[in-house]
Amino acid sequence: MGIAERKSRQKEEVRCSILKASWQLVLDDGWQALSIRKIADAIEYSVPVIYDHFENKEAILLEFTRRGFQLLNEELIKARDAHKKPELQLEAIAYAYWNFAFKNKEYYQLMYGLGMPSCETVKKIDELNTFTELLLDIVKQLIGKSNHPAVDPFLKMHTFWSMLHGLISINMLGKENSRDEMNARILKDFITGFISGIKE
Amino acid sequence: MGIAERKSRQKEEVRCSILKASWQLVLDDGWQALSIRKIADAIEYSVPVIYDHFENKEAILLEFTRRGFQLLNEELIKARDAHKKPELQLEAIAYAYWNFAFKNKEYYQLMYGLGMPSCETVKKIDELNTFTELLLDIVKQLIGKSNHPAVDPFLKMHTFWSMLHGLISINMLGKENSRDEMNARILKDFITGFISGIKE
DNA sequence: TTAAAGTTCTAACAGTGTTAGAAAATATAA
DNA sequence: TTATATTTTCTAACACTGTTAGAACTTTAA
Repeated sequence: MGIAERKSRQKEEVRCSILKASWQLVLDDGWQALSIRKIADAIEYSVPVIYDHFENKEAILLEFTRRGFQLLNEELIKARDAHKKPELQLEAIAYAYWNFAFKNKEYYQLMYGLGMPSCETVKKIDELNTFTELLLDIVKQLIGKSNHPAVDPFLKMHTFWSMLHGLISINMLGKENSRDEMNARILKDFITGFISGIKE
Repeated sequence: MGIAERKSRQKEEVRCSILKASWQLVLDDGWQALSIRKIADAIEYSVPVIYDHFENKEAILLEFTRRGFQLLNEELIKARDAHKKPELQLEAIAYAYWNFAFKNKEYYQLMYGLGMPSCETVKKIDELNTFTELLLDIVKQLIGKSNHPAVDPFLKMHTFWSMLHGLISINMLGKENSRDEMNARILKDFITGFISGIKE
């Protein structure tokens, strides 16, 4: 009999509605304003129901963190696959990473704990972000083509990632007075500098 | 009569004890655990007394944010004044900035809202950080000495700052398994890359 | 129809920032 | 010194937060 199936389907629907409602609340008022009670209100269930689907609030945030990294990863793969040369791949990835961050501020802020309490979540970055491997691979190719084959690819990859994150997070703080033109130049400056720094 | 003086002196003492107690609480358990009631307990006053000295909790955080930027600024000036050549000054500043961040994690996290709710505070970075001018000045000198005098110093300064922040904040998340050796190499790699990128 | 199982709720606990208004301590004036 | 005014301090609440125990209701199985 399909009763169990129907039940698990309904359960999945509630879980889904929790995430959907949460996301809407976040879009409306940011992560700070997200609360269990507001979610319960939105899905028209009582508060404890939420705890039947998620161990706690942190688990909900973790789910979105996972989705964020998943989405970012897909974007980066797409960007890479649009080119053949590692230089162009790296450039495309940098732009894709940048665009992801600003088109999905909520995700990015959650993923890296920018201006919000998500300490425990953040420590799981190591497990969740798979794009470091993707990046590492391209950097290795770049180094292989360069005049300095002794350069540590992991170090370079980490530098690339860190700097890109820095550019983004500094620009994400404050100043609504968008200096998009400058941001674009900074990003371009960074990419060419980084690549020529490897090629020499 | 010195009654008014005594009173304002006592008031100042209470204000000071609030900040002192707050800082100890933060050192013990982090910004997340700081609460008005805990502060009140620590200074042996009732809760509303705190609101006679600070408009709200945010104002307390803002005070620490100010102190953080003040301290950082002093460190950077010290680092700069230890050298004459702009290349060495910039290098010293990068190290000083890095050291400040890791020797004063609490300050740095508050200043840049890493893993904590300090949105409103963070937007005041523009007003509080004075080291961008300091940095800009050195970058200008560097560019003046270089083969590319057309390079935008503000852009380069911003890049320097952003990347340094990225290196720090990525390394501040997670991984207690300190890879200090690698961090040192990344930092060195970044500095030499940045300077040679200007000089060309 | 009754017993068991599963679901959903109300109501609470302990914590948070914040504040109105009573109480106590102090300073001023008679 | 005593009475009034002022300032300081506190109690107690409000409106939130995450979380959970246990009652109530619904559904399933015998």
